[in-house]
Amino acid sequence: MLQPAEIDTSETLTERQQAVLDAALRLLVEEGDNLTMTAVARRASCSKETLYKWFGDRDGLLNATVQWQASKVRVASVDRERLDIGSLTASLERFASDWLKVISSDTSIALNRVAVSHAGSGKDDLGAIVLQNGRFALAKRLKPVLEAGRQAGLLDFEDAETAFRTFFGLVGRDVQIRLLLGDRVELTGATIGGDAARATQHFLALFGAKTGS
Amino acid sequence: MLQPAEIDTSETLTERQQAVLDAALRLLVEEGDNLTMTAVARRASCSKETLYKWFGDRDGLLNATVQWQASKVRVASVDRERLDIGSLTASLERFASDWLKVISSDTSIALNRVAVSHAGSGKDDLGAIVLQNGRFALAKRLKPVLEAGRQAGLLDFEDAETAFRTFFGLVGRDVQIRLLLGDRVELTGATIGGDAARATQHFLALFGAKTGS
DNA sequence: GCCGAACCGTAACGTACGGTACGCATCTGC
DNA sequence: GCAGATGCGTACCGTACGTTACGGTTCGGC
Repeated sequence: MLQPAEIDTSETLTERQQAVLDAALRLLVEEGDNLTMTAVARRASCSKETLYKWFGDRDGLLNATVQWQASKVRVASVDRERLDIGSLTASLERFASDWLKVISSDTSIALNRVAVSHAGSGKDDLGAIVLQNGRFALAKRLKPVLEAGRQAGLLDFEDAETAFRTFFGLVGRDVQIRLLLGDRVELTGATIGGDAARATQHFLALFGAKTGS
Repeated sequence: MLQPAEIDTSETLTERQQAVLDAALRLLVEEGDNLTMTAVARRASCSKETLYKWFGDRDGLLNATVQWQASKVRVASVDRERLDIGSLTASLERFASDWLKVISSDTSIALNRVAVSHAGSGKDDLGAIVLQNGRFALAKRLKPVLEAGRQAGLLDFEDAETAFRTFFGLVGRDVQIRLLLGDRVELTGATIGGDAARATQHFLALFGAKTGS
């Protein structure tokens, strides 16, 4: 397991700096990892010198960009609600659907691509950051729901981690790797909804408490 | 979906050329995408001129390397056997275990990394090749088994593709993306066996024919 | 033994790009 | 208004690396 790679959201970024990072992010989505400092500078209408003063070097810029995007994705957790089978199902479907939307988004694909590339030659911990704000953040938000489901007698599992990973697999299946490898997977809103429902049903079939009288 | 990206295994590669590609592959595993032509030449004890004569340019070399590895992975299909629930379970577990071993291998990780990187800026179709010899090859080999299972009344599903993708998700879960992103996932032989068994059980729970009398 | 082809080792070339330096405009506090 | 700071635009430097060129060596055919 990688180290936590704590993200300090309030890294005291000025408005201008955020704008620059947004530009870098957009460029990253368009160009992939082969964006140049000059291109970023031009796109952000700033000088390269400023880039270097603010972010140190190229890797620093990439890091800041990824963290910046990560800090934006911070979503609110599902609030504790009256838990019955209906609301649990709805919650799970929502998680599944949200996750599918995320991993199929252009920016997620781009970010994961550069993180995967950089994970090869361990210059920085982009992989850790992406993982932390993707797969691990999802786990952290979903596990309480699973635990609550177990508490309420709706779910039955030994280990929340294992249950989560199974849910993760049922939802994602081959989608992420295919997208990362450039396959054009058809993922309209409708199919996402259907897939989320199917994954949830499967998950409940596997981990739903046996209500056998 | 990407085009088939047919692999012509017998691309008339001489012994020497294969040796060169093996060297390139080893280097790719060690160094990732940032291998240099000089490094390959040195490792393979050949001249750069030869490299260029044989493979055109850097991308050509990478392509040839990936295809070369792909051609080696061509595994025999499970032969038609007497199908009962026991042998079906064994087959599925074997597929799962093989697949986990593949995606956690150094060369698979390295190859997927470069393919993902290149998929960003569509210079070549490395992504298609890897996909074709990974996920799609697996489907092609597994689907007949699933169909046979249905024929034998052991499995119950509408669409073989959907069933396969669910199996794929149950087996792979978060393993591949975590490995690609540099997370050190613990995958000893024992855990692989356990995971394969668990995935198979889950799959059978979802798609096993209801033997309700 | 001789010729050409294939190939090795290495030197050389061109370029793209990361990183730095400098001139000028704009803004802020006084 | 003015001094200093901040930042834009751009020219510049150094280097890494893809690509090419070339001399020397081995080898098969005659």
